[in-house]
Amino acid sequence: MTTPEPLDSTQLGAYFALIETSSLLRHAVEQQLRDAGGLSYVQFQLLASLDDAPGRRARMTDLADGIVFSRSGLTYQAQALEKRGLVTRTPSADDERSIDVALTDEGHTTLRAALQGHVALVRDLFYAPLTPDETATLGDLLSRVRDHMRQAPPRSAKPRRTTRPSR
Amino acid sequence: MTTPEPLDSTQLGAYFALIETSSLLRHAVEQQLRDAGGLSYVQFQLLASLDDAPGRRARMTDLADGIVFSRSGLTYQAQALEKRGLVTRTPSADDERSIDVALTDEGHTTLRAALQGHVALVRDLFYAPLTPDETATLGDLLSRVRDHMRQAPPRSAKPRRTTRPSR
DNA sequence: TATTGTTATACTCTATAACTATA
DNA sequence: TATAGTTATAGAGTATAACAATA
Repeated sequence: MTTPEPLDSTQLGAYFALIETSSLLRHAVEQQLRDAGGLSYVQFQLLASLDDAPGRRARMTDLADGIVFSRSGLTYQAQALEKRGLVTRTPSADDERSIDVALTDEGHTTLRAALQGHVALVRDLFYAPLTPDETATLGDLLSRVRDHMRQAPPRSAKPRRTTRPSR
Repeated sequence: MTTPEPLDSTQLGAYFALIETSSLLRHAVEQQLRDAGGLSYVQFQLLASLDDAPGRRARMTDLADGIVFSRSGLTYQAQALEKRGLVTRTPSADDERSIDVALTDEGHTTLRAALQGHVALVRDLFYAPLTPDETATLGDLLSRVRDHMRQAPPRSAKPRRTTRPSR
């Protein structure tokens, strides 16, 4: 086993900047969400996904996609949201194995309230130091990396798909 | 309380791309580190910081900076690393309140081994879809955001500094 | 008094594997 | 047989507050 070709400093810089930027942002945002509506970031993402979905409802599996990495993790969060009345869960009409998750009015209200401070914070922390052009460039580059990772085959090729299929 | 000025779609796109990119990358990297050396990402970062530090040692507080958000969290991780013999902790000579954390040879070896697959993975997932120029641009933009966030005053101005001071 | 670090404690979240039920 | 989801369980990590010791 030989020494790996080292990354050059430009590459390393970009990697570390990504890690620290997202870590700082995530931490700040989680705190805000917790203070505002008692939501974890994952819960916030789930509510936001539902809000975007047609009819403000989605199957558990479709909801999981892109947010959570295990089935049981989704069940855990969905139950928590249901307990708080932010979401309802009903067996799906067409496929009786499935569960439809739907945003309640209270869920919608809670989301809107959380979004208030959320948007303000993201604006202050993330967009403030960038020009509109730069924001667009950054978004474009990150989107390409994201798309590449979405389709990247896990190196230690896991045979079966779990919660996180094609998309 | 009025509706916040909504973010436009370019801004939203950049934000979501950042969140999902970092989430996917982080998840993949954590799995690799776990498989390779039984390290969590935080532990990996701590070892890497020590490896960079002069004399491969640092005070607890300085080590925490940029990696961990609470004092007790650092103690927890440092103890875990010490238990595995990857790190030693000795009272500091000059300031007897401080603890010097030093990388052991085994810690260094473990880090190198983990770095092997780590670099390969980051290259495959993160750099592969970008040209060198684009990588540089991305790193530059993210660095600016990071620097801005480092000095950003918490909106709900916390009076006291905790683990995470100026830098 | 302020700072460094630890401890106790409680909590949140995640993942794995075994399981049920439907397709 | 494969898929959708749940449950039990166990483990890792985090944060807060109270604490001891040094500056």
